[in-house]
Amino acid sequence: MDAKCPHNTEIHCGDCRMNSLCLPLALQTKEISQLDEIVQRGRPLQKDGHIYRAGEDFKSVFAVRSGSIKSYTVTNQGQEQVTGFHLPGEIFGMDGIAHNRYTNSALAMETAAVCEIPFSSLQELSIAIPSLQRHFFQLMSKEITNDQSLITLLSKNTAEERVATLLLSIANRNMRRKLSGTRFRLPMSRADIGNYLGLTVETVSRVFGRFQKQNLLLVDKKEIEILDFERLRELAN
Amino acid sequence: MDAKCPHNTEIHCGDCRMNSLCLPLALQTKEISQLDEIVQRGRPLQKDGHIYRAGEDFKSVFAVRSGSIKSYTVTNQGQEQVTGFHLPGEIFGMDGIAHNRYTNSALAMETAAVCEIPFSSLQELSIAIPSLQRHFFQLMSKEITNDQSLITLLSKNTAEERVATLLLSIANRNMRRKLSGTRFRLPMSRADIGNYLGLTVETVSRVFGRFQKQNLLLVDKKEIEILDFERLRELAN
DNA sequence: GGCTTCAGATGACCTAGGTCAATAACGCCG
DNA sequence: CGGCGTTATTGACCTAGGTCATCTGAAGCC
Repeated sequence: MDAKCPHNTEIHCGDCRMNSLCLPLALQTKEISQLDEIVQRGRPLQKDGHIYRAGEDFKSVFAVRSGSIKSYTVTNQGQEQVTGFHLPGEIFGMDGIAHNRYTNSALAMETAAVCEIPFSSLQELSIAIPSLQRHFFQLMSKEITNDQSLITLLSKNTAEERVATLLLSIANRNMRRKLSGTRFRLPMSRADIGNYLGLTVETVSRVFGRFQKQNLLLVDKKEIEILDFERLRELAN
Repeated sequence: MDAKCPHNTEIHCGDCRMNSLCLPLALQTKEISQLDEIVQRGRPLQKDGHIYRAGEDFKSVFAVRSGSIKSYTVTNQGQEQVTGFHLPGEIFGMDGIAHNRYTNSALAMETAAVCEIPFSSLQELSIAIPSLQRHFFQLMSKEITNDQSLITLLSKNTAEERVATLLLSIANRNMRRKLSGTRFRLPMSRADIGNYLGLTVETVSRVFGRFQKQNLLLVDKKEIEILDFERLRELAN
């Protein structure tokens, strides 16, 4: 298999293009290979393939290597609530630690590959490598602050502000991965966007329409081009 | 000072009425006293006294010993967003770990006392006491799942469902502390409730009114008596 | 290549909850 | 004890976004 192939399951952490995102910066070669030993490189996932389901025993956290993942819960009335979108280099599954059971389900929104990090091994290794412990505390804390920004977004912002904020978030995360921040393909459906942002599909669609009419965006189905970053940023605030 | 006084700052972790809530269950006497050494018992706080403000350097997480605390952020438009209410035995401040800077501010909603736990000492001690590391990972994960339930509440539920859910949450947390789950005093204002739940004061007030008319609750300003737990639970779902 | 399905867009209408304004009921302080 | 600022309640009205229904087009798939 070509080592450059994004779904390649043979790459080790030391060589992974994503390691600057998911690993602590200050790891030594020896420590990286210790981590590498516990990481299980999973087979590629097909679109809509589940990584885990809510209620299953918690065993591992996961890092996205390629593709994109969505986390969601199901309310006791049976409605789906999307709780996060995970792009390459990002970690997910940390909700399961609290009760030794995943509270979210996670599935691939497109062909994807993830690295599985067994949590018990991670805990042990964190004791040997303090900077790894620190890093993991920070990752979880980031998840908390992200969730809290979403809370604020849902409770204070209009439909337009919510959509603008999501677009900018994806643009920024693409830029962190050295991809274009202005032209990209949304991995998720309008329904997922609406669900995540507490809006209906129709509203999301109308907002995209309005943004396009105002020459903020160029929208072609999932293909997005941001034409006026500055004004979008103002709108998102 | 009387050792039973709830604002007493002399009590050690081993004797604290709250320790079953904020400490891991399986600590040995020696380990508890190690933890006790790093915990700083702060002086009582007055109503509206700040523990920290958003933007300050992160140094410690905190446990509520008595009274009640609210966490909030301020949006770049200057509006306040309440992100959490913290009752005795609960830990807060973990949002600061991500960027070494608090993203929330925290203040006392009434006279209160908190224990300060310097995070660097906690990290060191977590390496010596693995069950403490584990416990802290679980606390942070709980914060994540709590925030995600709030996200779901905000994005899927009506005003009545939101208020019912908050009342039940407070009732449950009071019961965990061996207090009445049916009769209690809300520590926060209507404005704080509305802010937290993404509603206006007026709506909160109207919902309380309706609940009272339906004989679900008895409301006297901040004093609440839950008359029909079952129906409230159905409403909250 | 025609048939079906499903994602997305758009229009007409409706409603939950926001806004604004008035009033009541507190603490709280001198 | 009386005056005043703050918090809560209630009513009348309005609007952002939800609901429902229709339409379009792209993507499978025999």
